[in-house]
Amino acid sequence: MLHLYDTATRKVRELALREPGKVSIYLCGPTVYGPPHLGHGRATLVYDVLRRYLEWSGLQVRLASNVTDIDDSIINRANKEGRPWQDITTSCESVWFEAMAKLGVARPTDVPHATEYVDEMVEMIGQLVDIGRAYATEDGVYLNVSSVEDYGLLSNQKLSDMLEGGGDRDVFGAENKRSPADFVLWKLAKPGEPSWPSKWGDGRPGWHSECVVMSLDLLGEGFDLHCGGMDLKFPHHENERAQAVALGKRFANHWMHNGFVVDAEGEKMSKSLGNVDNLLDLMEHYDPRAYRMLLLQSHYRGPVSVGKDNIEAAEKVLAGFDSFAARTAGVADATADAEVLTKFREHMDNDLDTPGATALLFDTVRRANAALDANAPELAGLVAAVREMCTAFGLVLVAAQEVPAEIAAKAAALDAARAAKDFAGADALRDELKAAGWTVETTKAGTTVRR
RNA sequence: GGCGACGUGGCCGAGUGGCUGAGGCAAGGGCCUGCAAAGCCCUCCACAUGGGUUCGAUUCCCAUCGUCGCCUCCA
Repeated sequence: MLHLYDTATRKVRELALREPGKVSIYLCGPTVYGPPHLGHGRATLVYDVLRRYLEWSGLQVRLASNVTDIDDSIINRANKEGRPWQDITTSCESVWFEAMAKLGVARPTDVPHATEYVDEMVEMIGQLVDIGRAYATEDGVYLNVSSVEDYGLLSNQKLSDMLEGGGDRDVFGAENKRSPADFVLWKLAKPGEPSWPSKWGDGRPGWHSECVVMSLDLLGEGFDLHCGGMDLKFPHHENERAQAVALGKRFANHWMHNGFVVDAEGEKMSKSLGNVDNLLDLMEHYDPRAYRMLLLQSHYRGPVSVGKDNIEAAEKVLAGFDSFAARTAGVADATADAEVLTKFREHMDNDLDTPGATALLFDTVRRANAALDANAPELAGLVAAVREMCTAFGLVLVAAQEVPAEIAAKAAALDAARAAKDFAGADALRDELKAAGWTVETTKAGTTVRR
């Protein structure tokens, strides 16, 4: 069974399932106010691989991932551009899911929106106020953090230490809160801002409430796994958890966080810094699968730098894999080599050791290629194992594309020239095909072209 | 100030108290090929620095240097 590092206990431990055969996962999704950046891409890819691996393992995965469609960033952009905030959220959301589809990230089983859960949030905040864990001020409702027993568990910080910290960002409601650590649950609307009714006044929910309400609603108490980027650990996840704890609810059983994407200088890629290399650009310039490949070769918890060299190397890997897929396209499905799959599971179950699993994939591809060359009996089992691993990774290999008739004709002409020992003619045809962007592979069986 | 991550060969990137040490990309050599491509085989071989523990450390401990993250609305 899968063992994963758990942020709350700071240990790698078995992912215990509340219900045998079923996994419930909550993944913090995007705030839809701009194009997805590389960090979003990493997070979704990491959890897509997790999901596919679990499904491949025969588990039924329920993956709920929210869309935050009400937030200050959205309002700010709407004001700046003078258009309705819903314009921003709907267009950004479709851009998001188009990008995810292009990346090969499967759509979550549930995609709740914050705006669909405002009533439930108001209800929950009301309960927190009623039990004295939250309080209203002139500008909103805040959670009394000091009332939460083990606040700081996820971030591994003591409340007192955090209070001494010197964060230099603006803190909403700083002047009204009882304690600087308290965070806002409900923000009263200023004139012209989108708002929903509540007994404290019209307003909108604070960021951390939606995930509590939605995860508990869709997945129920004590769901299996809560995921997100490392930067969400604090404050977001800490504050989600604080609300659940304050309510006396069992929240996530296991917490998983993926590492940052860093730039060439090793600094975090951050949308708040504005140095976004966005995901759309990346996918426009490179094979979208290359990002997945690159991430598979690194461990999800470590930082990863995404750069030209990296991505191009990943593309070359894919070229080799595609070539493999093409030359083994005719190999019929068979029972996968059991030894390979056992090793594969060992790697993956060990805190999602995709680098090790990837090394195994390379090794298996190499062995299968050798088996193909040697016409050896183990071929089918190895090819099947490669196909299985790719499925578990969500990696789609491209065996062959549509080849236009004129290109196919040239390939045939090339073979004819070779057969006639007209090598100059054959070379000329090959150069033409290559110039047109095709990879030309000539084997005993004839010439094939791929893009 | 508090908490944390990291420093591995040309590049990327795993991992481990010792049989010598993934993998990928790049490079070089070979097989195959009319020549290529693809594939296969081989080569190149590292653990920031200084101490310490140890029979033995890249791996454990300490220190130093360097890089980075978080400390209340960033995946």
